[in-house]
Amino acid sequence: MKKITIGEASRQSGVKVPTIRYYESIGLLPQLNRSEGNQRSYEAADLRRLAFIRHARELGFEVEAIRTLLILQDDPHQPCASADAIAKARLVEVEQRIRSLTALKAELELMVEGCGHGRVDQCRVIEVLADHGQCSHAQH
Amino acid sequence: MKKITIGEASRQSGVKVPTIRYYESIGLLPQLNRSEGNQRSYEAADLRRLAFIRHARELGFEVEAIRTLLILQDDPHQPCASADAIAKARLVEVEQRIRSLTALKAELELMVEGCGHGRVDQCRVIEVLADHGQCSHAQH
DNA sequence: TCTTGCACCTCTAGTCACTAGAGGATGTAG
DNA sequence: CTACATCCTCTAGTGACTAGAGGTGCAAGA
Repeated sequence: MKKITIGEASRQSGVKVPTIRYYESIGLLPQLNRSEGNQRSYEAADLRRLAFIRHARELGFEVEAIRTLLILQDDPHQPCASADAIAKARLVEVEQRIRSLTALKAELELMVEGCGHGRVDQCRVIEVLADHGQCSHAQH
Repeated sequence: MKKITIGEASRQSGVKVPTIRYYESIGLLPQLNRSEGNQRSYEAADLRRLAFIRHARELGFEVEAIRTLLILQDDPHQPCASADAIAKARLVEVEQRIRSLTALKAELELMVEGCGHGRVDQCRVIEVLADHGQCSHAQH
């Protein structure tokens, strides 16, 4: 097995070098073998773990959720109800966030359309910000 | 004019007391008159400014953007191109975020549906996380 | 062999927009 | 006058990194 340096691991996983060290420091990655010169040396399993973490972060899972998911992954005989619950909770969050952002989008569009590109005292952007009552969707 | 305390200002604006003090410390709110006992005393104009800030934060504007918007609001004769640009930039951000979250939502739905509620080694949630290649939308 | 220069190491501090808590002063109602 | 809520300042903590200082290791070219 050839030595994979942290730089190479970074390139292969798309996770930045300081971030990899950070993940190790908070215990998402195990303490690794070090080469003679105290440099970290990665193996294929470490790279898979890193890819897992990266993918989960991209999907918006928090580090604590990822920690739980990794424990589950490490023990394939456990029931997967926890993993399912974590994913479902994340789905609910995402749906809520989309609804909220969609309302914001409508608000911002009204603001931008209403701007006559004149002076501040006729600007709907400023005006709407100053008066929440002018919002069509009051859900924010 | 009656004295409005920070607690009253908090109740009327919906901004928490420590957050109001924080806004003052970073210069979004002016240094205020203090009563004899060194307590902050707010006036109607301060409450309007606070409402402006709160609304802008709810719409997701960053503090630095709000700082600019407040400067514009303070000088109504300026052209409003800056305000317009800030709002447009925010709109683009929001649209991008919605697209991204919609892709995530699809991914999470597949994961959750695919979970057979058995053991981890058959769980699609874990499986998909471990292998980005299984994602239908690769845009994350 | 030497040296150049990049990649690696650890550690601390900074980011954003707050939030929590300690420890003490003030104001108000009974 | 005594509770007790509210106010004050200050420091430190949050999450998930990111930036920088100051130093070591290593591989390749002269």
